[in-house]
Amino acid sequence: MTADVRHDVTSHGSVSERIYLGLRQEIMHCEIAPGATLDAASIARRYEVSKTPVRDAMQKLAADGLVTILPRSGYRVAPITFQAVHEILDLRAAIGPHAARQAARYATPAEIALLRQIVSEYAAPLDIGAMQQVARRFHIAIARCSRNKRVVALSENLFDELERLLRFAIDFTVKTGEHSDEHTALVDAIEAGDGERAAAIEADHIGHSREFLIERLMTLGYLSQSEIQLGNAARSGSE
Amino acid sequence: MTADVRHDVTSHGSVSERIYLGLRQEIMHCEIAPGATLDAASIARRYEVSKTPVRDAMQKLAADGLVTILPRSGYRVAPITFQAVHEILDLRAAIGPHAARQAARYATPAEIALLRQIVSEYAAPLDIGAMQQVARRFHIAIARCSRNKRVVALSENLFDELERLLRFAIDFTVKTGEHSDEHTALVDAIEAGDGERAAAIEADHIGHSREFLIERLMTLGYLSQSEIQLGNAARSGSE
DNA sequence: ACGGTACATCTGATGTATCAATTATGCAAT
DNA sequence: ATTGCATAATTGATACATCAGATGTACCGT
Repeated sequence: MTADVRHDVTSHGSVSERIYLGLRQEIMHCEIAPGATLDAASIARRYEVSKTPVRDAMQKLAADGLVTILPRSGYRVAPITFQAVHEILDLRAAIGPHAARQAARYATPAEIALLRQIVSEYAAPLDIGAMQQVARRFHIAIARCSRNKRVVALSENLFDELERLLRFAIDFTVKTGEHSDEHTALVDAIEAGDGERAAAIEADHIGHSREFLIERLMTLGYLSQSEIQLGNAARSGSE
Repeated sequence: MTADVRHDVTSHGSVSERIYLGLRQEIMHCEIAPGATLDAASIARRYEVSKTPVRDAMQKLAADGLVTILPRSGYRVAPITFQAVHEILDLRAAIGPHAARQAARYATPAEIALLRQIVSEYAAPLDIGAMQQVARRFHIAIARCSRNKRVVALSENLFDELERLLRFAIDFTVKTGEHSDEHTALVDAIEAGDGERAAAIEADHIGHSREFLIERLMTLGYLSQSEIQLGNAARSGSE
């Protein structure tokens, strides 16, 4: 799910929290169109609250990179661009291997057992959404092994954003199973304490999925060269 | 300086912006003690504004990782812990080499000229603070060459945070000059388009400064094992 | 008559003042 | 000394006011 508790600090039952999670959900599921421009008043009406918690929520969403704040003008949900997909995949390519390397240093037997348990879930037949969730949990679990909370938070953020960005691109995209081997090899390397091998496997893995996704986006016509905006619908958040 | 325009969106002359920059400055310079707990009302009085823009500023500071929000209780400026230093250096170790690698792919002659120009500034005699600023500009310039805005923003953030965290640890710490060679070699590798060499040099470089800083922190007694809090003074932000 | 500029209007973000809800604190009683 | 309650202090939310920016209109120049 989108909102598995999220952030450390942000989980008290306040109004602004509710707005934040609600908007986040809508934006992530593209129920609010990418590139759409929002206004605080209509959202406040829609959620039956005042504008302040909406502003709070917008600040948090802006921190997550899901909306940009146009000063004195309005809020705009982040459009879907090839550039954004590229940047996120690029960052994952930087962080993933590093996390794997560190995981090889720090992972405890219990954590490795958890990793194996997650990998085993690939055995079951999965639809594309469920598989993404498993992959997400797997990589986040590795990030956790790196003993670096910032890496964990950053990874979660990247996964979330990527999920939204690819919402239009991944409809079927089955390609199950074959990851399972890579993942098993990765856990093996981590368990063996071989950081370089772990990093290499993860780098390969990310490289593969990067190529796959970009090719997929191209065949779907979402990008001929680069810098193509996907969503521009102007549904201003009324109902 | 701390506030070289900063962020993209955040540079209109609003009140909340003023508060944000002001508090940011104070926190970065440790004029507000790490670990101190703030209250919105006194800050609002101090800046002669109402509480709402203060809240806004706090949200942004929280997004920057400089303060944590204790729900219904208050705001706390991030304490200085060895863990934080470790995590930031670790993240830099992941991102720096990657940025260097990508810079080798994308850097234009103009950008390379800029890099050389920055390196040349090391020739002049510098105090420790000025040298840090030069180093910062150098690494940010490389990040820019990676064509990844997120990498740039993240790098800026890490440098800012690290600067604050090390404020107590770096008083004299001259060690000028010798970096210059490493940096020249790095630019050479980038210009030659040799991404792997560039990444390796940057990795080494970060590794060195990491060892240096950690050793320094230990000799200064700031960490015997780990998880040592530096600042705990309870100066609640009165005037 | 058409295009452009200046002005007025209008929308919506930003800021202030007040209120409510919640948490922290201190005192007392066991 | 510890637990419980009552009080005080502070965040979080609401309603209202203000101000800046965008849009539309009218007027002027060509």
